[in-house]
Amino acid sequence: MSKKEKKRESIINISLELFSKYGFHKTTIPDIAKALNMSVGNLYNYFKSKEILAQDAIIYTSNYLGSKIKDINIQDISAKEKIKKIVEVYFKIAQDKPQMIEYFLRVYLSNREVFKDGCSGMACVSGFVTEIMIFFESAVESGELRDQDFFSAFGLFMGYLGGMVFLKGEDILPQEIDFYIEDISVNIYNALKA
Amino acid sequence: MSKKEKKRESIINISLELFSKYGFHKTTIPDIAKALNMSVGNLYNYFKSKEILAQDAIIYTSNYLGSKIKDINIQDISAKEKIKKIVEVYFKIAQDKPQMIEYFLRVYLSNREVFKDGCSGMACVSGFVTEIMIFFESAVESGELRDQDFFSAFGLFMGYLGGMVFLKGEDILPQEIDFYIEDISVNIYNALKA
Amino acid sequence: MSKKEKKRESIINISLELFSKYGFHKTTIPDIAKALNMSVGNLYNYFKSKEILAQDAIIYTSNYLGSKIKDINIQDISAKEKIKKIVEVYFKIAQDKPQMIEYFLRVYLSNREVFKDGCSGMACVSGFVTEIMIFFESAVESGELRDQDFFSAFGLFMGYLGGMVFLKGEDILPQEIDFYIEDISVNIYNALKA
Amino acid sequence: MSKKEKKRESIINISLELFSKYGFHKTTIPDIAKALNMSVGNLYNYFKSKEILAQDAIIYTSNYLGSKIKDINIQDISAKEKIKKIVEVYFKIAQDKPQMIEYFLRVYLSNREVFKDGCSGMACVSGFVTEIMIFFESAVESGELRDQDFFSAFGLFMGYLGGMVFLKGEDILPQEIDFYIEDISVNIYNALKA
DNA sequence: GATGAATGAGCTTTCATTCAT
DNA sequence: AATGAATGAAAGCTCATTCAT
Repeated sequence: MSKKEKKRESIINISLELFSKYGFHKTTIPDIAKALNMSVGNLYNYFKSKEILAQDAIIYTSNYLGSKIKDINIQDISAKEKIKKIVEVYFKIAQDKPQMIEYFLRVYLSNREVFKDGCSGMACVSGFVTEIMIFFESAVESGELRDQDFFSAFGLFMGYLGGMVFLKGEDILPQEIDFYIEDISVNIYNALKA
Repeated sequence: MSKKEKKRESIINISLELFSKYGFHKTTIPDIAKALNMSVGNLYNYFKSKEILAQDAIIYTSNYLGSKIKDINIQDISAKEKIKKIVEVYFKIAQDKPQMIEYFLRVYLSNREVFKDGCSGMACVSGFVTEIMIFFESAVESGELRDQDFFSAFGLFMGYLGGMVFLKGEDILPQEIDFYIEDISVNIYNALKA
Repeated sequence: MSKKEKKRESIINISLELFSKYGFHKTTIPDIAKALNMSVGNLYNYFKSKEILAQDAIIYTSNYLGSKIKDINIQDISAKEKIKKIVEVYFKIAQDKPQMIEYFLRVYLSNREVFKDGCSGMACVSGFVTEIMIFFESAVESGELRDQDFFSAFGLFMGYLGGMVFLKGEDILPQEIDFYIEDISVNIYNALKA
Repeated sequence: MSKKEKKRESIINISLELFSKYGFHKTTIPDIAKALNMSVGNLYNYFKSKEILAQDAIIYTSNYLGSKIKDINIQDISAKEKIKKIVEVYFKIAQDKPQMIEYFLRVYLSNREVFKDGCSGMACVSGFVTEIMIFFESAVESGELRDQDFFSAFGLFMGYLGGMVFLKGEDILPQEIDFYIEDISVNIYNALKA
């Protein structure tokens, strides 16, 4: 990775943090620059607008999440086990790199106007969605999961996990998030099983 | 309802529309005033800040949704039927008054800083959450649903439905939302049943 | 004239001064606001962009110049006399309200990008050009001036007068500008006479 | 011409194009560098500031125009013929190298602040003005043109030609510019003849 | 209650210029 | 000679809120 690419990535990482913490509109370019000990002007040498930066950040995030799901997809285990592993990895990321999940939920999903131009449809999140699709379709094929519309399953999976992280973020959950892994995995499996 | 209360409500309704469509930060007070054929100065006679307006709007929305769930809760039907009715009513509101669901998902859930002061915890959404809790606990008591942590169930319910409306809003769903009612109701019931 | 219209006009007048003195790009909105003892934000209540302000300013100028030429056009005097009066009035304005002529020459004529959108062709200067056209065509009709393409005559008239004011502005002219009125009037008349 | 001088000239030529097309302030140093496939840093090895570049460009342009007028001045033909040839050569340059005339009219004449320091008076355009002066004074001496203040004649000549090119640039002229050569030459001669 | 002109801090973005390599 | 990342001041513009009328 070139020096310039490294710097781009460090900008994205800080941006994920600040955007997810304070929101897209409340995070200013000077905020980001300052967090990087970098001048505002120079930041624009790497991303030509705040929107482009936000879009590149969601692509980066989506690819990261996708790669983690892929690691599970390629394992030779049952769908039930995969579901549990996906829940685990999702919550692990939510704990270790909360900015990624939060960015997904609070910035990407909620600021349509920011992502409309460069990210219409699922253009910027295909890295992630594709892996979920692969998981689901192969589990249907193997007969472990019921054959239903993909989006019925996707909405369940992602809405559920996202919802839990939201509740956690709001400090509403009485327990640590890991506490719910078993319940959630079972619920999802029961909902989708053949 | 007094004339003043009526005007307050009409302001909230327009605000729900504009906030949900353009986002909290992209919607300006002059925008709202213009949509109401009203001066900005006068608007401040009804709500003393933009944040207060947003907070009152979520309370209004939560109460509305809660009252609809209550209508179902008081019926003498099985938990399975209630689940289906809740899904139906949620999607019906998403179609008839999309600003309400969208406001919930895209404004309330994603702009923590706006709601932090007046709506911490679930202070502004208790009208809705309480009814879901009543539904769940009575169904557990009657033995129809498995006894598990409420939030495991709540996250499933609300994350799932919200997720589907998100996907619809992004124009990603290949079918009308009603198409998914059956699948979703079954999935939720399977996930939660005893 | 309403209070708001009066303020609009005062903004235009100051803008003519500053734009003509320092150029469009070197004059900032804060400069204009400060010169008017007015806040930047409020200035935008009157003109919604710097470009719109510049465009309104050229329309205002063009109409003013046009009205002065019209006063001459309606007089019952020879074309030769009208030419002299036009030269006189042009130079008088150049002395009394130099910002107008300078704005025309240094801002309007030289910043195509600024006027492209709202002032294409002669949309914003028709007030002035029309009166010159009326002068020329009626003088041709009466047989005093040679019948030739209007723009050959217009270019002579306006290029010449503009050129002289330029030279004056550059402090190149060894004499006061009034000194040249006679020579110039004669030259124009000789150039155009039948 | 050394390699360095050649590069200097190529920078000037591109700058004439960009400055005349987009204006001095809207043309950036990176724009110029990119058009030359050259780094900004290196460009500063040739011209130590944007203003110096603009000033050198007007000197270059003025000398070029002057040399063309000189070619006419040294011919043994009447003043009337010289006038026509000057008009022709001016319009020919306006067609073949429009950036030069446009630079003169739209950049040099209209951005006083840029040229104030290095080009006061006619310091940077003497190459051109001197040749016009030589033309005029020798034609007066030979009795062909009326003896009048030089600037009365210069303003006519240059204002007129500049005005026509302006009109052409604005797409206002209904005819090709060559169409006007005859009319204009006659008008100028009539205006100035003894 | 109703109006909308006024404020001014703060936003995103640009760009001439420098300098380590 | 040549590169281009880095700087930082300053630009145009926005908008929640106030207040005289």
